[in-house]
Amino acid sequence: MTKKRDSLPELPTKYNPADTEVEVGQIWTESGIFHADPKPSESPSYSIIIPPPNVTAPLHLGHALNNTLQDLLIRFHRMRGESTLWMPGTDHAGIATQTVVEKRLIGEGTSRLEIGRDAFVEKTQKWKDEYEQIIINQLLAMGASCDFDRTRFTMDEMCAIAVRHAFFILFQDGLIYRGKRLVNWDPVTRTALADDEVEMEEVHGHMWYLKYPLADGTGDVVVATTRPETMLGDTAVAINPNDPRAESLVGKTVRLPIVERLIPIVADDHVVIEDPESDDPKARYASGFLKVTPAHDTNDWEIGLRHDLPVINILGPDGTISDQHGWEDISATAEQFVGLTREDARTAIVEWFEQHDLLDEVRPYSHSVGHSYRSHAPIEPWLSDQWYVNVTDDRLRGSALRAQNSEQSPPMPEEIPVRTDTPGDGELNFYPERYARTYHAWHEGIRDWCISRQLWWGHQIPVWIRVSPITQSPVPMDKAAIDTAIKVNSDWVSQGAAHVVRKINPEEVEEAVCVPPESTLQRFADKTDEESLIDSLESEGFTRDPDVLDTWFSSALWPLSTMGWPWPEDFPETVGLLEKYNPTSVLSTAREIITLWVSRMVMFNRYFLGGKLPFKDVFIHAMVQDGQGQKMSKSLGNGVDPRDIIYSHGADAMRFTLVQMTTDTQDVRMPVDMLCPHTGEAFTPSFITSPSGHIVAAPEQTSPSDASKKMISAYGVALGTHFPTDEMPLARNSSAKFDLGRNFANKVWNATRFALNRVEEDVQVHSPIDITSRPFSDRWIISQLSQTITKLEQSISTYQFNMYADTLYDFIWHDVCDRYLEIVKPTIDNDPEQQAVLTAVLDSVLRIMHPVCPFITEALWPYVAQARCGEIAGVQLGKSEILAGANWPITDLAIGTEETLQMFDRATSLVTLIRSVRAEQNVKPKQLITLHASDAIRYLLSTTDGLVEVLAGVGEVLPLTHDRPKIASPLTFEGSEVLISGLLDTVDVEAQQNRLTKLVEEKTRQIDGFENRLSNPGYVQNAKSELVEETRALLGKAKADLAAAQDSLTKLK
RNA sequence: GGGCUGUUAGCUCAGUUGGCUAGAGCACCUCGCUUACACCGAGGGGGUCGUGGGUUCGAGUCCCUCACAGCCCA
Repeated sequence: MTKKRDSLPELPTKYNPADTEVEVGQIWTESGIFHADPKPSESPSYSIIIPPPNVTAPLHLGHALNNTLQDLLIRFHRMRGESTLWMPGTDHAGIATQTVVEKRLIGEGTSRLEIGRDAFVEKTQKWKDEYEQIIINQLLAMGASCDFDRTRFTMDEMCAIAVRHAFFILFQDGLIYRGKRLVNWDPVTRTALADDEVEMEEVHGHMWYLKYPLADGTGDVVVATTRPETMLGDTAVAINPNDPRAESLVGKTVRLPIVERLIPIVADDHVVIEDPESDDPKARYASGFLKVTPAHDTNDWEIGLRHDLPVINILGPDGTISDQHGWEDISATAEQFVGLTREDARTAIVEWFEQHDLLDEVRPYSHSVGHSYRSHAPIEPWLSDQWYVNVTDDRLRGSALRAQNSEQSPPMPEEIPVRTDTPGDGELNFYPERYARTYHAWHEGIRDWCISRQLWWGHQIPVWIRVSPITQSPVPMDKAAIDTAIKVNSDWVSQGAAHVVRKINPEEVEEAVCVPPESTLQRFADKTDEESLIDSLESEGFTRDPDVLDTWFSSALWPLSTMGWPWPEDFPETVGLLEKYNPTSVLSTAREIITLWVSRMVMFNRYFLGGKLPFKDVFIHAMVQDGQGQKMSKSLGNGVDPRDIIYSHGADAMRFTLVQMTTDTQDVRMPVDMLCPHTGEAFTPSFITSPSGHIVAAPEQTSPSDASKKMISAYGVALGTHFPTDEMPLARNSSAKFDLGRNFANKVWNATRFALNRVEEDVQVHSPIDITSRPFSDRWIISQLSQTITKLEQSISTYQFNMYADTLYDFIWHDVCDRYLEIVKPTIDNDPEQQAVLTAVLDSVLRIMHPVCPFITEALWPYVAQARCGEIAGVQLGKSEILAGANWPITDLAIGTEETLQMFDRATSLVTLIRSVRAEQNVKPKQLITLHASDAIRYLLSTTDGLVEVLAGVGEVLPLTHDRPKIASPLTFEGSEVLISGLLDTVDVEAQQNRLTKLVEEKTRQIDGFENRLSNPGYVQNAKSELVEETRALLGKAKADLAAAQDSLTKLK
């Protein structure tokens, strides 16, 4: 068969990623090779669900890292012949997306409230469409081999049905309830937040000491507070029962200033006793008296429950002082504060106390204050009705804890039932292992999960509510305690809904009816359609809860919802996915996600699928920091868009470098450069310190070579103060770190070019080559390949990604290019079998490199496939049109012999010695030299088939005789002298002496070390015998080397 | 406040049951445009492994102290 080499264009001398990436991407898309086939088959399955990125913004380098690792795993397993699914998609990110869209609206001169809910949702939908497309395009540009036909969005129909169904089941099973509690309230976005959406920040504030007069006029008590404005809602003053003053004061009444409310002094253990000497700052700053504001502090809420105190809410949802949300005893004096913001009220109230001589003291005080992770506004504990998932129930929390592999996790809390044979118990593993403890600790302290959000963007809660007088309660509730909820068996239930009644105050009950999705209703015995059910509910006075669900509620269902749960038959393309791909193989994600997402997916997947885990392994990847060691973030503008790196270095270079950086140690610094849009140069930007104390790129930057030309930085854009223009464009980012990957890609490109030039077009070796019959270099490279493949497989199975990259780099650059290609140069032109070996090696190189660098390898694939001219027995390299669908190379283990590899090491160390003498004396590369060596060394030279001669430029090898050549350089190898002649006309004797003297010193030092060790009886007795033997051998070798070097030195004189 | 991680060459990082002379890439120095590659090749210099202690025949590796940096959770 003749080859059609000329049908492919000639390869340029440099690899230019932009020339090939788009085309290669199209080849993959057209091939449909990434589409998962859930049909039952013999091949094992391997699946990953992508952690769905937020649609708020384009992906950054952290996503690029995570997605590269997932793609590496998926491509590797696909090549191994496994049935793979990589499920892509995006997350609606309720509060985050709502925030960015609201910002945009404000910029347009309008607002969410002005345009209304429907128009707002429509606007947000448009935003989502825009960013979803950007994100998918970024994934494509990175080479992610996702099953894009199955791309999901957490709010699309399939996911929405899953959310509705899950909510319904949990509601029905009593795992979702509504309650009036203190929530973390964000007054800026005006919504409740879950505990883990609150970030603690150190705030430098004050401790104010306020005097509260006793009602009987016998004096006053001084309360210490960091939030004086909340005093309007005080309903008690508490003192520790062990405080000596307690006895005389407890039971007395205080007249609350401004409000004139009479409030009791109560005894409570929670109060910290003042102690100016204490190590605890709380005790140092305490006055011994605590103002109790149950409506505005979680600890006070608990104290209020213990002492049955009234709860008086003095704030509105926007965080201003309000008498409209439960504050009824407002006094004339207090009215002046109504309508003030929290901050203004604080100033005004402190002023009032000062004017009335009731401000005892003010001291500076630092403490932690919760802030919204989205708006960054201080969180207000606020009393409101919210929905909760009862995650502390054993069916959820217990199940999440039992999922852990017992070898990784600490002992479970006593109240948790032990692991059983239930599917999923004990099967969850973390990599690196230490994160198993993070996961465990989170579940130990977990509290019920607040899932309602007062937002417009998200899954609206599928519950219809009606408040009725207690006399009309469907079940008698008059004797029940407040907040008691009871399941009701009503008409609604017989139609397929779930119905709960809750006592909300002594006079009223609240009925809640949860309506499942239409597809669930249709499977109910007494079919009703959703629309008529809702119509009849609404005609009976029920209204739908306007709130939406926490985004993480839908994310928690991701492994289920994307695979068609609960009714895959309604979406034919999803039939079989759950059975085949859930549990998925691994979840790759970031540290903070362990609490937000991993835990919840485990709980839900197990609850809804009979204990099955959503994934068996959790891999926690590194965090990418900037050059200053700061986390990359959008607000600092120090995040890098992967498209910038693809532009400057190419997708493969980016991927390779990211993989190479992914070590167990986690955090990686990435010094970021800028690319001047005027000249294309990379430069280090000038930095400033931001108001938050971070070191960031100055908003305005100057071109490095032309001071008249300016540009703006991503930080400038993030600030909102700078906008790109033609004169001052936005500078792209880059980083010299990616040079590593770019150079590597170019190396492979050129190695392939070399081979294509040296392999003849019409050559074909017909029968498989017996590698043992081939010259040493061919045997060696195949041995080395075989060993490399094993190492790569090991690194994948233990998630040691940097080891994969380093192993590849070492093999391809050093073994294939520096050694093998150099060795074969003199022989390959006339040796068809060697041409076949070389092309087989290159073919394998493309295969093992493909999972990390898919573009360049796929681009080179047709060239190498065409150049192949023979098979090697024991090396399986199946034919494939597309590399992405080719098999992972399999080599017969017998091929890689340890002896071959050792012999190679010996030969190349001799090469290095000779080269170093050549370099020392500036011998021209083309000049061949003569080697005078012992029989043993000449034997090594002959059994390695001329390898040393080629690599070291040796023309002739002679035995060592008594007649030393007059002009010769001695070197020491394996305990004997080797002479090199024919270097130059004269030899720099001094240089020789220096080198040998250095060697003598080094060997003497080594010998001292070995002898010390061996003369230590403890070592000889305790160390493993083979280790002691090895040391003796090393000592012997070092002594022989020393003697040889000394001998050479003497003869040189 | 609790937990975790890091501190190894000028820089960015490897070094997985304690054991050969502590490695890589970049940067640096010398030489070389040798028809695959200057995004290259050959050679070279550079580290008392953060501090102080301990365990051990032996510690970059295990234990404790401290310092600094960072992350997660309250």
